[in-house]
Amino acid sequence: MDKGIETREKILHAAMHMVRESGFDSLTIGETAKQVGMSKSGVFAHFDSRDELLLNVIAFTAQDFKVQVFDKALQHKRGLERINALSRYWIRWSNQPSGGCPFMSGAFEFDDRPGVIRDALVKQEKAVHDIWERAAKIAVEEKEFKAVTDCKQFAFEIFGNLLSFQIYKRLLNDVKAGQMYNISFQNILSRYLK
Amino acid sequence: MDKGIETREKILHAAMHMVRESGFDSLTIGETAKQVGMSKSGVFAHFDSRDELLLNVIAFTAQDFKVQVFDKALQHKRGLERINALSRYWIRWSNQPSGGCPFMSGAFEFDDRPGVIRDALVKQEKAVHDIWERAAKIAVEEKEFKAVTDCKQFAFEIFGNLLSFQIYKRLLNDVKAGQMYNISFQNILSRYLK
DNA sequence: TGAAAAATAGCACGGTCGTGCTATATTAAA
DNA sequence: TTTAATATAGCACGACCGTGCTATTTTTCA
Repeated sequence: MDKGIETREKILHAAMHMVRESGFDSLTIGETAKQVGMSKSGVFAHFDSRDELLLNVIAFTAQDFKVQVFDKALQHKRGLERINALSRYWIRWSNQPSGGCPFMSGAFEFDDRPGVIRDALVKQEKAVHDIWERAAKIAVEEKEFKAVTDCKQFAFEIFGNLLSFQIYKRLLNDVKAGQMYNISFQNILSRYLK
Repeated sequence: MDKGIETREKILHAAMHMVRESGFDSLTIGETAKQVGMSKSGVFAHFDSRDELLLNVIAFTAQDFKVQVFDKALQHKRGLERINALSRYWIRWSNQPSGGCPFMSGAFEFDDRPGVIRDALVKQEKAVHDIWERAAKIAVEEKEFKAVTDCKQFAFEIFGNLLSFQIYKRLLNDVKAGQMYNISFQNILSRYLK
């Protein structure tokens, strides 16, 4: 009883890459099946509905994010060093050749469309926000950030910077995108550093 | 020969509102027809393809943005005052009850999908960037911004701030979204003000 | 008012969608 | 190796998609 979860993994892996290219909305059972060389009903049998497939893809992608960004950053020293690591890994993850960050496009696609998909995206987005807020809190504890730091505000600003980077880099193909991101990142940091 | 452009306007108006709710991707000729009480082929006759409809909706929405944001801001005094006005009108336009800013969701939906739609979105996004860059340049001329101001960098940061606001307000329903936007806006400004 | 032109509706086509149902092939357990 | 469980394929259905074609209604203009 091993084959099942193995192909299931294969399906989710392929779906994740498709979602990175075209967003959650345009993920299709048929196209997913084609990508993994299966029949439509073969794929369908693993997830009892399209929503269920989408939810699993979201969870699968969130797990990938956790491994590639959060867990890696945890290996760095608490405080500023970890914040810098988070930024680097986050940029790398959001900007792979295979496609951008599906959670960003998803956030805008589903912000006005209630349902289980939106709920799952909200949960993930909040989790990412919390990562940054806690990282700032640790930097305060380590006395690298000012004691009066509004950690939520910090996360808000960091978030906007990456969003802007995505637009300038992926949509506008602006060669200065990375440079502008770094400058803005340092500007934000400088307001909170002691 | 007046009726034609009149209903055409009516169609575009309805389509714009639909696009604000669900994004460009999910705009459908059939659903648009239903909204304006016409037959599918009646709507189709006005635009010879779905892409053509989408392009017209983009142009129509861009014009609405120009009137509601850009033209209104132009009535304010050059420099910092106009920049503040731009921010207010932009926030208002991006956050109407009828739906958010379709260009933001569109930017993420189409950043990996080449074609005429993406091209049109790039053009609009660049236009908005230029508005901010020029506004900064004027503030420099008026000697309100520092002479060394990197106006492009300024636009990049302003952009990110609004993107973050959209996420926190529309997706996360964070009551502090507006407040965080304002703080961040002032923080950005303070770096460029003389 | 009548004729020409334009706007709109009706209908059909092939395609894809999600989703059930049934049969076959593959795997796991005895 | 036989049997039971599981995984996968095949097929059909209704719904909606974009898009052509043809009729009909509505508007415009001489």
